[in-house]
Amino acid sequence: MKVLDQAAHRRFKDELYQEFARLGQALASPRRLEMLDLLAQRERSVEDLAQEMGLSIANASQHLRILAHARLVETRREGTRVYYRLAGDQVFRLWQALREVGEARLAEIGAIVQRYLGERDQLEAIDAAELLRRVEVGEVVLLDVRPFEEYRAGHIPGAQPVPPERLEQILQTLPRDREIVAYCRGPFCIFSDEAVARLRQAGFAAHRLRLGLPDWRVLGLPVAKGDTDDAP
Amino acid sequence: MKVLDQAAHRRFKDELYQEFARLGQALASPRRLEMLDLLAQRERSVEDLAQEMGLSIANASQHLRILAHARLVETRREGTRVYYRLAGDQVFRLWQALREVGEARLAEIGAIVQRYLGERDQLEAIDAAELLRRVEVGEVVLLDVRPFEEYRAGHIPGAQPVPPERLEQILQTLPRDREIVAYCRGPFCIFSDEAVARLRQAGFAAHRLRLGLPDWRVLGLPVAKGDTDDAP
DNA sequence: CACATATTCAAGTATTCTCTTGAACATGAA
DNA sequence: TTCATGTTCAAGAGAATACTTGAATATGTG
Repeated sequence: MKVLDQAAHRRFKDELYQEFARLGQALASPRRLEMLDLLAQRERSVEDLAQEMGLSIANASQHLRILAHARLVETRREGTRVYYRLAGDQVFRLWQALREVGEARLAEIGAIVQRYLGERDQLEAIDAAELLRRVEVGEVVLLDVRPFEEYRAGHIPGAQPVPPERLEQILQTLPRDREIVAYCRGPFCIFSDEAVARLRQAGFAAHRLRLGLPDWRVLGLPVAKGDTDDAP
Repeated sequence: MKVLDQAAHRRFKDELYQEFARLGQALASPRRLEMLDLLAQRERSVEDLAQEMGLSIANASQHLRILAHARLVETRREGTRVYYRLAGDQVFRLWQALREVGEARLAEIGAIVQRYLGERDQLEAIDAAELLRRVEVGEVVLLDVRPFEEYRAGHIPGAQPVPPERLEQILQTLPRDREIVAYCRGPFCIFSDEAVARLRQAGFAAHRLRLGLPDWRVLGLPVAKGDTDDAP
């Protein structure tokens, strides 16, 4: 341990906070936050992400390079494609912390949700272990209403994959005497809102789980992978 | 719950992520992160902060206004002074999450610490409840080596206030047969490093508690307030 | 090898951010 | 009221950022 004079102490702090600020800078763009939110669901290639977000390839690549320099994402090359993924659960927790502060403190966020979505169903109170038990004994039908690729990359055990475009088809196959719970990417993802709205219209007792799959994962709850849960 | 067409869904996401990015932008400046770190210790006036950080008043005020617009800090007026404080523990947790990602993922941060400080003593493993018990029974002497005002605003119960400039004076009063533990603002604060270095040089068995007072607080551990612990 | 595809890099422009300076505003004291 | 103090606001210079376009690079295929 060296003892620092005042000037050195100032330089130390300047350099240190400068590094932390690199992370803040990476979080300072709406595009990059959306990328983090999408990458929390599953890894994706540059083109794939650009397409989903409506960005030019070069622009998407640029944003991803910035996230990579801040070490918030990592890459993997497969042939000619480069797949980006979150650099660990800690990064998701950072995005989660940001999301929670925003939700709790920025009235503007509540206002936007209200303006676009009106009142939303929220299944806040339910205990995760209790939900799992009910799914297991068949009291509750759990639907994963994200795009199928995201289901495949990880889902709540016992959940049934129901990508938005397939909801209509499976309406007939759902039991009318059981509670239906739908979840998707996270608190601000609307797939589950829309699924619940449609299900209720069709006469089902449907609710929305507020948590997304990544939130579920970082709670330490079990996550299943693969195409189907038939062979766990 | 309204159903959104694709364009409305895009607008919804754009507006939403834009708001979250305001928080990221507030975290994107090294100065503002340093401010959050200082405000996590105690509320401070603009001039006071500007002085400690070596900024012009106008510049400090400007940064603080940005933090306030992002609702990360709140203000209180007292006479002609305006005191800024963190807008709740959640905000500290956000800064903590950023700090942890940086610490874990940015090699540059480890390099800076290494370059300025060399190897640091770290009392990681100790259990907080165990520490409190030992302090209570007198096995451990706990020193709060932050500036006195920060001690007064909140400290670990049983800790003795030892602002850096007073360390020399109290050296004689410390028992030589007990372990001494010093803590300060947080993992990157060097007050405790310097205190420990001096104490060891003087022959004491001294260690550094990695946690700062705000970290301690958000763990839900007890925090004492006021000038002294004599009348708890 | 030439060719196609996915990604990255480089340069340019418009915008935004930081810090400075000096003026304006708010509060309390004389 | 006038004055002093602490804070905020407004304008401007210089640096950094976001997005576009087009070229360069890397990998796999015929």
